[in-house]
Amino acid sequence: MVEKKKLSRRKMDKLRHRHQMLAAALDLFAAKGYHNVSMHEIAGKAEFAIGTLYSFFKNKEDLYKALIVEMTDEYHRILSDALFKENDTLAAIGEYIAAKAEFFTNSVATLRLYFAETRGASFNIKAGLDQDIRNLYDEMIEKLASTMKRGMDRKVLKEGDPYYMAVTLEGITNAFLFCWLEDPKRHLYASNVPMIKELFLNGCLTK
Amino acid sequence: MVEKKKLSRRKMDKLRHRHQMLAAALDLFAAKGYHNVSMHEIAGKAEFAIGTLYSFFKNKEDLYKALIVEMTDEYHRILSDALFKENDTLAAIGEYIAAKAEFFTNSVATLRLYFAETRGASFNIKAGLDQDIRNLYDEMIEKLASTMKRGMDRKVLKEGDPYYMAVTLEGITNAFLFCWLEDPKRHLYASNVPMIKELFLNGCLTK
Amino acid sequence: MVEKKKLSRRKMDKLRHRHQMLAAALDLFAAKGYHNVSMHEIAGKAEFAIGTLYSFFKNKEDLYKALIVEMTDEYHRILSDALFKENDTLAAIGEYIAAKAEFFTNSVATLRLYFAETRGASFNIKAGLDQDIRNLYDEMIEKLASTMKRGMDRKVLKEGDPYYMAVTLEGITNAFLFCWLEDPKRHLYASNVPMIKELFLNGCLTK
Amino acid sequence: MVEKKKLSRRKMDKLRHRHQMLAAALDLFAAKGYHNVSMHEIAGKAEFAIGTLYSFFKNKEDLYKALIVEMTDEYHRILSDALFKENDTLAAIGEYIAAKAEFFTNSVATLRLYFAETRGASFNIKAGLDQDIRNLYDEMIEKLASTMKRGMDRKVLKEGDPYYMAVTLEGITNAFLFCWLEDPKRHLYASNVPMIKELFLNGCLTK
DNA sequence: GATGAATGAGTATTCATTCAT
DNA sequence: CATGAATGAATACTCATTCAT
Repeated sequence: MVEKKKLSRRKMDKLRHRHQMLAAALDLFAAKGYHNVSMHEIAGKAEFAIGTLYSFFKNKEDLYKALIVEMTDEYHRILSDALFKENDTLAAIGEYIAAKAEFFTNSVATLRLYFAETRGASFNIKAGLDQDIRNLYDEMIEKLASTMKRGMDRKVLKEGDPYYMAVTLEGITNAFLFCWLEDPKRHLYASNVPMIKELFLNGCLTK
Repeated sequence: MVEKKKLSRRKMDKLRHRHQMLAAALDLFAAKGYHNVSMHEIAGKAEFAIGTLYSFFKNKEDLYKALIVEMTDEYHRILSDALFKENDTLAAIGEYIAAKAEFFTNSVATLRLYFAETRGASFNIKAGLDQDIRNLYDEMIEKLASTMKRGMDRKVLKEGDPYYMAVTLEGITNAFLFCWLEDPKRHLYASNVPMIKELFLNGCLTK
Repeated sequence: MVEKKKLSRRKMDKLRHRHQMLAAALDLFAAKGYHNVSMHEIAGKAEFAIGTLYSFFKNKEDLYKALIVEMTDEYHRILSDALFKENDTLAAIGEYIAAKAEFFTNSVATLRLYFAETRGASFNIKAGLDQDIRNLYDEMIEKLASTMKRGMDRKVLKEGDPYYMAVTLEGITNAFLFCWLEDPKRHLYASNVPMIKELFLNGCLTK
Repeated sequence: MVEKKKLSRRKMDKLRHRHQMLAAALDLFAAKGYHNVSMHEIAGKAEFAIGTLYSFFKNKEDLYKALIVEMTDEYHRILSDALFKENDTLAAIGEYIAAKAEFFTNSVATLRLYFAETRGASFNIKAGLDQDIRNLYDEMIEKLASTMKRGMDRKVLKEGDPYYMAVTLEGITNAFLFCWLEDPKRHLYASNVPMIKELFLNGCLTK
């Protein structure tokens, strides 16, 4: 029993330390960009020696990848949940917009990295992850597209290419997130969700 | 006369050389990212000595800034022209969408840099340009917003915040450009312009 | 009694563990060289924790020294035995050649280290051992030289400097060992012992 | 003409600088061993900045290889010349012994590296050169062996395996070089050449 | 006594920038 | 005025060693 407790404490410690390092890295990468952050800086901010950092991540790229993957995984989990919480198509779309906004408003840093990796051309990693991330991103779009398809089948949404409808929603939400990122005071999040939904569903034309 | 001709020839040469250097830099930056391109590489690709490169641009950042500024200037000139070519609001919006697409389809490299600088969090330049570019970007949005405002005044567009309407159009067009950038064969540009216009104006709801 | 048994078992264990560590170190050092082997690697191969390794040897150099010293001690014991087993000079020389060959053919790894330390300029240890090893090596040469001297006194060997005669025998045997080390299949050991003896004693000239 | 001169001066400078760097590296590697010498140290001793060193050699291994290859090439050229200067077999052998001794007595450092690379197990380079050097070494032995063969055909040397005869000569000369390396005062070079020749040709037995 | 997480000095290497020719 | 050799600060990464549990 004592043995087990001891072991589990060590493992807990390791996990906690890993989180501290990833948190420090997230802040720094988001603030200054991959290439303007040194491993020493990350170690310093996390209050560990450089060697300790390297005992957790085999190199800088590996650390960055871990960060992106964990972030992306959680992000997609949350969006999927939002999308499938409601059976009603319009409600699902509303949940999606709200969940996306909420996820990022909790962490500006995460949003910066998300944009850097998915919208801006990312040159931070040699190979592999880049494609992985893009694939995950595309999967998300496909899920969204299938929601759109369902809406069409139910005659709630206009006929058309569900993929491009999903792309459109992505584009609008990203644009608003970007506004908020640039000037959080001016562009309040709460009031925008209904507006985004309205713009996406009804467009700008007078009826 | 001879003197003058000589001088003007020299100036022409310098200008041409400058363009060659910027072109080399554009290709490399777009392909590999600011931090993964060395000044030697740019000089090599442009077929000049490193010292010559430095006689044109005082440092790497300066070269990058020149590239971005020239690109952005032309981009905004073209978009403004498109926006004010037609008095009719809906026609103007169509022109805008088409001009934006055309500008970038001529140069994937330019599009990559545009995304890197405006959408992805750019960490390529220490300070200054970043804000300059954002300001220019915002000016563009304001121009677009004023077109939207005109549309509202003419009862062509629904009442609402013209700024966010502009943001919405930006978001949708960027999303489609991004699709094309990722997979140019799948997402053809020509057929998408009307679809974008339709999605922006009428939304996705069945009437 | 129980107490004593326990203690002696513990001591036996420690000794066994020490041997396991030294064996792992020998293999690795011989295969990759002192500087290309890490303490973690040795600990891993010996299946001990790094701290345990350090409880047996105070540092890397110390471990290496222990290895070399134990190897050298046994080597010299065996060669001395061979040299003094036979009273007859020529027989003694034959025994020496055979013993040297046999000692190393049992362990290629040992031979690699032997060469690294005695023939190649060794840069593995800061100071101290280097000289110790050289002294031991010289002692061995002196023993061999005294055998040569006895041979001269008995008019079996040609007059000359017995030291250089010993050096000559060392050189020839090492050269053949080296051949074998490089290409064990081509250069068989058993058949070479008489040849070495003949070359050393009679030279290459026709009579 | 002026143009040409200028250019050639630059090239001369580069060549001279390269030699200075290699000379510094030779001294340091010979004194302390590959792994105990840092690139900064070499650059410092050669009185260049670290970057300059790297503009001449793409990495540490490359610098080391250049050193070894140039040394080995010259060494083998000199030995080949010595071997084929005289038609008479015994004279050729004498020349060989003398040339080998002379080559190294000019540069203790070179001898240290030669031993480190050819006799001691070298672990300084990952792959490739190692085998190259061994092949060159073997070529040399084969040349020596063919001289031995000629001696046998002319009934000057005893019948036997010419390869092993060459190996024997190598062994003896190396052993004496090693003595000299260890204690240059005690083991004078000039007086040893005839002794080596005598020991190799006639052996140690009384007639 | 064994363990392995943590440490941090040390090292190879890159690349923006300068300046003598 | 173009050239490219030289510079050296900066940075990713390793590994011998320690010590709390």
